[in-house]
Amino acid sequence: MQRHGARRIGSQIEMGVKRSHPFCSATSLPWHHELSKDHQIFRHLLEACKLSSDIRTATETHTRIIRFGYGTHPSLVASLISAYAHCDRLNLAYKVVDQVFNWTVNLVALNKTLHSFIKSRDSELARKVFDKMPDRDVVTWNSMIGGYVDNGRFEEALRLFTMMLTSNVVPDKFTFASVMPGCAKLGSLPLAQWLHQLMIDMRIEVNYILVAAMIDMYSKCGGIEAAKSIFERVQRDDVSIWNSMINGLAIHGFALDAIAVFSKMDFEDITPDAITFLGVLSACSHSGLVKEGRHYFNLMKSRYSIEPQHEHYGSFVDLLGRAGLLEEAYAVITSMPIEPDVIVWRAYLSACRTHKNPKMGEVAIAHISRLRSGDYVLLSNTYCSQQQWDNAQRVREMMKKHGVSKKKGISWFEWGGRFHRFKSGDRSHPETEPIYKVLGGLIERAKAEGFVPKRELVMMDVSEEEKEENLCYHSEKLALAFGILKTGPGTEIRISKNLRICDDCHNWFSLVSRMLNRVILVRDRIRFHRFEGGLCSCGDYW
DNA sequence: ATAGGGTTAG
Repeated sequence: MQRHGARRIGSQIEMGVKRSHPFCSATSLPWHHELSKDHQIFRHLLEACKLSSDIRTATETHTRIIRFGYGTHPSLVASLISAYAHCDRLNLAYKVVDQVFNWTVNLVALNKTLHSFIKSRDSELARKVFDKMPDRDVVTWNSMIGGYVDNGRFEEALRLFTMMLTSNVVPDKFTFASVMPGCAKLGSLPLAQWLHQLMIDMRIEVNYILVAAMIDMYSKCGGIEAAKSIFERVQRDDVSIWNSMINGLAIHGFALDAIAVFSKMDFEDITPDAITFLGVLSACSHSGLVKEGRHYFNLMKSRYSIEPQHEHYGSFVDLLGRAGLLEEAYAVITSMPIEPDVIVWRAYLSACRTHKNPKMGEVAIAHISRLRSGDYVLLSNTYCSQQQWDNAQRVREMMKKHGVSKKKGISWFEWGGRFHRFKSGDRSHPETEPIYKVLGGLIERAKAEGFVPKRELVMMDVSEEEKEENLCYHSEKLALAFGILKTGPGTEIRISKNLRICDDCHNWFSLVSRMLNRVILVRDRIRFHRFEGGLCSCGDYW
């Protein structure tokens, strides 16, 4: 079988060299020896192909390697795969794997190979390589888990992590540094606590990377108290630890605390960096602290000599725009020393939507070259906010013409160790009947309390979660109903959503928190909302 | 050979 595979690859690249079967002689060579000095040239050649994405030279080199009988040398195989993967020829890379895996004994080379597949962002193929590996050490597991996290496959990463725990390989600090960001993305507090406890039980030596990751994880999982207490207890000798804390406070809407932490850096002799300021600016932005935001934006350059990057300008424009200072925001954009990019224009576009200015929204749109679904949605919503239905219709047609579809809104609630996901108007959950019954009851009660759905949003055909059923069955409402169904009175309900919570749902959640006298914590795409007694921690400013 | 914090909009 392997011979057949070898011939297939060979025939693509041999270019007339057909004297002997390349792999026959290859297998008998002693691969535990280092590559001879003469043959090191192949490695350098492949390295060059990789850097210049030169697939032609790569295949030619491959041919030569086979001809010289080095077709299965672990170090060359790793280089070949890495070069192919880099040239976006994963199929060729995988063929090499298929042919030589059983001969290759050098685990370091195998791990390098796996890494090539992971870096090429095809986690399915990487997993196939992982499964094929005759031997796996801690690096193997760590790479694969990290690969899943990098590719947004967080649950898969956690699943692999639990598999690792039952294997004969013991997790190390690298494992946790990979798995914690995955947990942060999922937003599961129970998982975060479990990982934390595991690290203690396994006596993982914590360094600043792990501390920063842990503070970040707790913050993003809604455990801001735990994040704060860790921050208080540890040695805070690296800026990333401070960044995690500042950003954590920012996403929970504790802008003043974030600023307080920032001020404390001075006393502990930690110099803020570009990321610190992103955290501080976003804290100000989401709490409407315009004056403070301006101050810190200027401070980064004047005192710390940090030149603001696109992200900083984006955040600053967001801060001004959110507060309704559209003209000042525009002036900032036009006087930027660097070319404004889509980040900045999208922030501005969003402000135009918030403050119902379709005219300037069009200006922003004109500066965004490759429009994404969200851009159309924003523009259309801006028109709708001014009752310009014709224009909104035009945008809708543009979307259709360009084959752009809206990004699906998904909300989830963790229950029984599983993530129960809901789409808008979803009826696929096994407990759909009781969920809709709970939701229906709540809607009735809300109506009785005088709750009026936002007409503006109902009218919008391009609303992000538009459905025949209208906004009553938005994903976050379904997730909430499920949470109410599953938990006892008085307990806090935590919900996550991949988009921003919609205006109508935000009002409705406030009301429900008062009606049921329960705390509801919603993590949307960029921040937390804590509803209690009819009020939200964001102060309806988001 | 594997690791952290930020990254517009909806």
